[in-house]
Amino acid sequence: MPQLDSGGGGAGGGDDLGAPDELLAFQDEGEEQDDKSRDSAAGPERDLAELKSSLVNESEGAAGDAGVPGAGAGAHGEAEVGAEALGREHTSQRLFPDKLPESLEDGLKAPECTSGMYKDTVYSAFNLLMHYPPPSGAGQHPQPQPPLHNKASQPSHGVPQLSPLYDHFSSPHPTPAPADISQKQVHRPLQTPDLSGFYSLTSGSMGQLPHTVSWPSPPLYPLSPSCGYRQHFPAPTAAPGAPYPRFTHPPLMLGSGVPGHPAAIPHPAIVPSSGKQELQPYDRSLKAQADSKAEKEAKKPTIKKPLNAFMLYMKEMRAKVIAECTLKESAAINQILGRRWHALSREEQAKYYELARKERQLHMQLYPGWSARDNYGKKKRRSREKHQESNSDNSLHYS
DNA sequence: ATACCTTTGAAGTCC
DNA sequence: GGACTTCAAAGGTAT
Repeated sequence: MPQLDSGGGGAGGGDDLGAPDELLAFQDEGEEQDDKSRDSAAGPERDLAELKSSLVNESEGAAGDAGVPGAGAGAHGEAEVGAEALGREHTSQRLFPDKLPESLEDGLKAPECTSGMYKDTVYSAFNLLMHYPPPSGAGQHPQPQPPLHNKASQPSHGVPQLSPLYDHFSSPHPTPAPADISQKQVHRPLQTPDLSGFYSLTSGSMGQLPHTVSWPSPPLYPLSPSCGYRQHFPAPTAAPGAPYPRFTHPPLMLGSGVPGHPAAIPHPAIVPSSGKQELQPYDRSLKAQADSKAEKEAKKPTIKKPLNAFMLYMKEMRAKVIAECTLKESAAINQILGRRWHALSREEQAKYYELARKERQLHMQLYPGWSARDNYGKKKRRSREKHQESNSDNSLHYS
């Protein structure tokens, strides 16, 4: 587990909210990277690499052999990794067999999508993004800190960052780094030191907070209409002088365009229930009924899952990939991002794992009763219900 | 209008 | 406990 392995302080199990698979992922990642860094790959790995390069060559051949800079078959490293994003190792998984290669070839041809792909995008982006404050009294803290902190190599440039958490990490007054990740802190204490700076969670905690960290950067969850921030946040227990007991996310409030009216901006994980308003008020009672139903639905917003590390990474890097590769199809972009994700170093991935872990913690604190089960099967259930509804409607009509 | 595609990770369900 | 399923984001595409 990347954020936990410093000093082998106990991989934390599942209680630290770290994904049990993270270690595996990093192991695989490391091997993959080793393979990339090493020229000699043995066994199936080599076969895979050959397959990859053959696919890359195939793609290049389609693009013409007129010297695609940086994408040469012999070029190891960034360009090759980028090309791997294009020539999938699994041909069966190739996306948009007709379109993707073309668009990706564009990416290959485009300098901004090759040479800049990893130098200017990923690594610099990480340098800009993540700046973990050194744990206060780092020497006293045997807590697992991700081995990602190398201030010398990752200076803070003070560049706008993409998520509140990112911003938090580079805040001039950062809250202490997670004091203890691996230790059991999952019993939702509502006051973990590392999160108190992100959100003020309870009225009681409000008074304890010295200040609320401000995030000038865009919120982690965009305030796009598609995310549905019209719903009112579940009414928290307000304390005097604490106007936003549970939701004190300055950017979100500012983003509302209604300063001082934060209640209209719920946490981004909350989206309105997807149920359409079936209000057909034929009479007052019916309308009242519908209103109460709508109110009930409004009180029961859909709380979405917290984003995992890769989702956070995708969310952050998507725009860059789009800009570099002039791609817009999310499926293709996600493929590239998946490759880039694997190309990231452990430290770089660890940053996102850490972010995701904090997101999960925050999510748990904001919605203590929430479970992924709440949304489980909703999508398919929706379609099934629709199907059944249509069927039942038909049966009703025919009965 | 909406499901699908595509990715990884987290968490759920099922056996 | 392992295998499998579902959801999270995103936006173009297909139905």
